[in-house]
Amino acid sequence: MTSGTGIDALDAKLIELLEAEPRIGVLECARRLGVARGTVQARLDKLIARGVVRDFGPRVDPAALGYPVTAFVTLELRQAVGHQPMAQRLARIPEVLEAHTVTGAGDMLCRIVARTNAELQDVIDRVLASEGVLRATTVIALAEQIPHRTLPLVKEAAGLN
Amino acid sequence: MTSGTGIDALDAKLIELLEAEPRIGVLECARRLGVARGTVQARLDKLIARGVVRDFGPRVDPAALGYPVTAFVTLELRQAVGHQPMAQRLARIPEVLEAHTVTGAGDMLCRIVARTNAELQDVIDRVLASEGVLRATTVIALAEQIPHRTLPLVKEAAGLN
DNA sequence: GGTGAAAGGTCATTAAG
DNA sequence: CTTAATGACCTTTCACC
Repeated sequence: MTSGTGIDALDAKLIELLEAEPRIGVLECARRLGVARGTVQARLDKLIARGVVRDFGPRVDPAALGYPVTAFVTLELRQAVGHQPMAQRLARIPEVLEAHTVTGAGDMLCRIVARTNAELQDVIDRVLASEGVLRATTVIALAEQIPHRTLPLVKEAAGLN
Repeated sequence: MTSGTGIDALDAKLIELLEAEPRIGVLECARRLGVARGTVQARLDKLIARGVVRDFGPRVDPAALGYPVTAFVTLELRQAVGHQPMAQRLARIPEVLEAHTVTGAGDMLCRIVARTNAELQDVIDRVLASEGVLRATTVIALAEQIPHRTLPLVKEAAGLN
């Protein structure tokens, strides 16, 4: 039985299956997992309801879109400026894919992409032009050693390791 | 139509539609976009073939899984140790969701999650135990100001801005 | 479990670059 | 001439009741 927040092995295997072959339907999942289709449907509904599975939206690859340069930019902000308004300004820049407030010397960490290194400079300039940005420290991602993944974590959470 | 590598407005609108409502099918997309079903199917196939759309896998939320703590850890490595073997060791730690080799003082930047701050320390200790890690600098993400997104970039690439 | 409705494929025709 | 879009038809498969 699944406690309030945990997931069990079946949930994990279901997610793993959907991760490997997203196009298959509920019925096919049921067949491969050896359980009734109703069970799969109920599990999926619960996973979605609990927010474990956000959605099944298309995962876009920025590199294939023509933006092969990825950088992580740490921003130092003027104390007076709030994080929320800053985030709103950053949100207007399409190349900013992600932004977090963080501990440490910097105040915000952003993931930024660009078509070329030259354009990366241009994007950073746009960020710096934002009210309240004191300083930006940039590191460029040379290679993606581990692409974004959650499957091992799912298995861990289900106690499968 | 635009050149070989670009995407056009219809592609962008298709991605936007699927992003907003991932559960609708090809036929429904065709209806809403006012084009034939075959067109939508052809566009989608091409987007997938070109790698712009990776897949439609389930997006798992680590926080809902019980891992609400996110951290970005910069690793300094011994020069002798290669990045590839290092990545393989990191890949064995489920809490490491992502890893990039980067420019700058650090050598690798990892995204790590944990159940609690205390467990984060534990995960970092596991990373540090890896052969070749000299030093780890950690910043904890306090809030996700801009959740991972690609839609604005898609529109930009299609020339819709 | 049964049924209505999609997905996915192929085709000929038409339009546009 | 090449590439793309369209609407039609078909079969298999799934989602929902």
